[in-house]
Amino acid sequence: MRLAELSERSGVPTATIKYYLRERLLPPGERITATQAEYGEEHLRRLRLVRSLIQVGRMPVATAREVLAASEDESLSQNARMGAAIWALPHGPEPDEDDPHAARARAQVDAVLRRMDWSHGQELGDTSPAYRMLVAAIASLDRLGYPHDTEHLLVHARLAGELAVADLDLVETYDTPPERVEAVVALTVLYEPVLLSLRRLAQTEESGRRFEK
Amino acid sequence: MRLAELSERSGVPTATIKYYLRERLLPPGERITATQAEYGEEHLRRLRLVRSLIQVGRMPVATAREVLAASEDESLSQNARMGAAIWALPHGPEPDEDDPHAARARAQVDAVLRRMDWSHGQELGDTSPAYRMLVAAIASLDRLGYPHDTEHLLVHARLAGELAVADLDLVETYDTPPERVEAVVALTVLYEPVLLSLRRLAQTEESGRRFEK
DNA sequence: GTACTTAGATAGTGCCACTCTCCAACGGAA
DNA sequence: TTCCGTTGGAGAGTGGCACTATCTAAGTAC
Repeated sequence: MRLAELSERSGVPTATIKYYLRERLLPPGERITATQAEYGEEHLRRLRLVRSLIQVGRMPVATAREVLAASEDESLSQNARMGAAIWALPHGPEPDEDDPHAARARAQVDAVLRRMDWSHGQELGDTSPAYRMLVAAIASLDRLGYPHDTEHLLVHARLAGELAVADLDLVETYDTPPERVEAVVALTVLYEPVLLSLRRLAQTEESGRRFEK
Repeated sequence: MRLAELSERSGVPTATIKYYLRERLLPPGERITATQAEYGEEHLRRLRLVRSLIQVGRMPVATAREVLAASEDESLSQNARMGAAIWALPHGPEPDEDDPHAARARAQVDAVLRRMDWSHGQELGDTSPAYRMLVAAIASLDRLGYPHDTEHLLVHARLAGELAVADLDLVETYDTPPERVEAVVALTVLYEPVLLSLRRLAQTEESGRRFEK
């Protein structure tokens, strides 16, 4: 398969594919001559994954490269690769260390993690981007005076736990480690918009039920 | 309070506040003379909300303006304002009408909504951005060959429903309609990163539990 | 052999979220 | 009153990002 066919089958313009090749989001094709290269089905699949991460997952190109690189890092175990890929996922601004709102948020997050008995993230010694993202979001709620009591957060945490179990069940339907790692990345990222849109639909439904006279 | 103090208390640079004023994300201050204006506590609060939507909620400036304008539209009922604000929230690319993946995704989403008995969104005759975002995300999963059976989506939908109930309970602790509408906007947007980061933490935890030897 | 296509490199585009520069008008100190 | 730093407002400029267009030398198809 040549560039033109890869472009046609994926719906991605050739100029954009060239850009992704340059940015190392796609491995180079097999060089046939000095100026021609051949691409296979795995290139097509990878290209579709990249597009999904960028367009559906709203991920910056550089982040997608890091996530994919982490998920293929041969020097890591299967589990470490999954962790590294999730670690590289986009996250908002860092919480400000000197901010009392952030300090309160941090204490509360620690309490929630303790209550959920989630310790893997902490054992690593370093705090993960997801942890810092959580602290920053709760600090914002605190700054605006919106409620975020631990019981309410635990509701969210328990539901997140259920989702994780369902997602990992799906991952375990794949047999080989590389497939599983890719599945974790794809399912983590692509189920995020699913979850957010379902929540918005549910809220519209519920607020209609409560506030519509 | 002058611009400089508003800037200091919010941590937002004066140049950025001026930009937000120009973009009508903040109402103008009360003009004291031809070249001075006075800002109040409500400006500070609004500025913090705007910053949260943009930085924590990763929302484009133009979208934040629309969301806030919808939430304050005097010609709408309380419930319609909430709906209009959630309607304006950022969403990914539109699903492609001629794509068989999208067609299949649409049928499946309709099945899920029917099973959940969520009809408010549909009654409006038009399909909401959240609905289209959901279709686009599922179409992507389908294109990549990842599983998205209705039972699995129903797990997500039921959890989303539980979240919506918990969120609206929080909203009902506010007494006046304007407070409630702002609370819906703030809680919808600011709990999104909370939910996503908790899910990532839960996944890390669960995958450690399953795959770490 | 001639017209079209390709890979790869370089430069350019459009959008966005600020950020800078200016200016006339204040406002407080000397 | 005069000086000087500050303010609100407007317009232009900046840097980052995700492409997108152009160009060239080297194939390939008829």
